[in-house]
Amino acid sequence: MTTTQVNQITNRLLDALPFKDREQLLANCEAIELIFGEVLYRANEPVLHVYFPTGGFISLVTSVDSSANLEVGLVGNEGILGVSLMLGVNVAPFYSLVQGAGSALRMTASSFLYELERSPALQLELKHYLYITMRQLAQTAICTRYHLVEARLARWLLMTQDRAHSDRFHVTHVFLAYILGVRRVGITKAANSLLKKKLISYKRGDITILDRAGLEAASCECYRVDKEIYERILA
Amino acid sequence: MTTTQVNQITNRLLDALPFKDREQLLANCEAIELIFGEVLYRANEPVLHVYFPTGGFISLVTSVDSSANLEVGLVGNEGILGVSLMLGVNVAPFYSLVQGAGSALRMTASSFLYELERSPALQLELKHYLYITMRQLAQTAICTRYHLVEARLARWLLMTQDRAHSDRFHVTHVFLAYILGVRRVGITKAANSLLKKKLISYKRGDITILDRAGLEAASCECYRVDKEIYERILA
DNA sequence: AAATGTAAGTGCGTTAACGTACAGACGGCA
DNA sequence: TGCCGTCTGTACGTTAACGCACTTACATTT
Repeated sequence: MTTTQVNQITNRLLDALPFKDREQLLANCEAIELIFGEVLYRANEPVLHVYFPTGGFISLVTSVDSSANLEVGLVGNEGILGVSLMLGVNVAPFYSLVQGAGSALRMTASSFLYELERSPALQLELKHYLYITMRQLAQTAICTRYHLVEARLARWLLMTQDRAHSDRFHVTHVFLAYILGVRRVGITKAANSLLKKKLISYKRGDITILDRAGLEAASCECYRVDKEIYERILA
Repeated sequence: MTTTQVNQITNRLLDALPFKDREQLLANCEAIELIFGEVLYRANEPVLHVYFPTGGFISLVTSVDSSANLEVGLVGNEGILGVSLMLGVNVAPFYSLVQGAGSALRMTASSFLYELERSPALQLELKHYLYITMRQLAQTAICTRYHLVEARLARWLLMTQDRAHSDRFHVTHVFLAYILGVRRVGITKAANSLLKKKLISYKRGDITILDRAGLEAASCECYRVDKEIYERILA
């Protein structure tokens, strides 16, 4: 995914930590690049590292009936991937796929658990992040049930814009269909509708957000709800 | 909800604790009766108590657009209600409604947090329970998206039978419609189909499971998946 | 025995999304 | 310049579920 990368992007969870805790944590992190399409975890397989995305972002996908898929979460520089380790389970809950190339800080599972033990501030923050994750899972469940594809697409584009830190990113209709759990043609139809309203433009996988406010109006309330919960809990 | 109550039902999470931890915890619990239809939490409002159901059980419901609802969890004697307190948030994530009358053990939020501090065994167990909850939320999301009402109904009946500890319980089509997020008529149709297959019988809200194995076959794989995760993580 | 309220069943047109197939458009590579 | 793979658009019949209205069935109360 080609995103117009803004430099100096850091991770919001790390930024919110007290200086000492952050330094201690950073000392144990390794800066890496997330590659588009890279699979970080497979469901039910071991979690070897946690990731604090700074520039890149990751889709959490769940599957059923060995062919039906659905994105249930999106992790960018507002979050962390692998937080379920702190629940004492080293098995990944979801298939985790790099959706936006970019930088991240990576830590081994064992040093994460060790540092977590040492930093109550990190503990509390990540507990809050877990709570947010739970609520977002429920929000996704009800959104997927009730909202039209067009509104869900608008929501997804907004969430992705936030995490890509750019109003342009690369994603094809086929991929969006996979993420939202609908037919590719369903995406084409919805995307075309947003195009006609001049909210977005796209060409062979390169999407540009033209009118963010308009997109927010076209999206379901779930975008706003998610954001509100995040801000309220992590404030 | 009238369930043929089996005596001596205890809570599986409590049972799994070491003797000392359990005794300590029980000393701070109050035995109460959950009343059918009682609202234990409202979303975004304070959590004053945690509940370990023994006989009764509780639906977790999320809402959107101020009229669309969906059950995202079911808590019986295999679980605990209010576990999100351990994430450092005292605001309820979901509307929590007593769905099956029966006994429970209740603890104030503050003594729960105090006892949690003192019992690493309880901490670990509830962290595992949180992990399970996350996975079940995702399972519900994808199930609601892809599975037919009849299969979802079968799944719900099985989950409820497990938690009611009885093959008979009270629930109307109207209520099921609310829980599964479909029209009442959709439930009538699905229930009628299960009736014709002689898997269940019902009359004015009294449902009886006639053929559990048959119901399992009629349900989607989500019932089995949920159960497997629970057993694997809490074993 | 009648009245009332709740539960469940039926019917009918509507709709969003489905599966499948095919055609056009674009871009990189030979 | 022409080819090929990928991306997007269109078309057509199908389907599960929708909204709404009405009927039938049952149980409790008076």
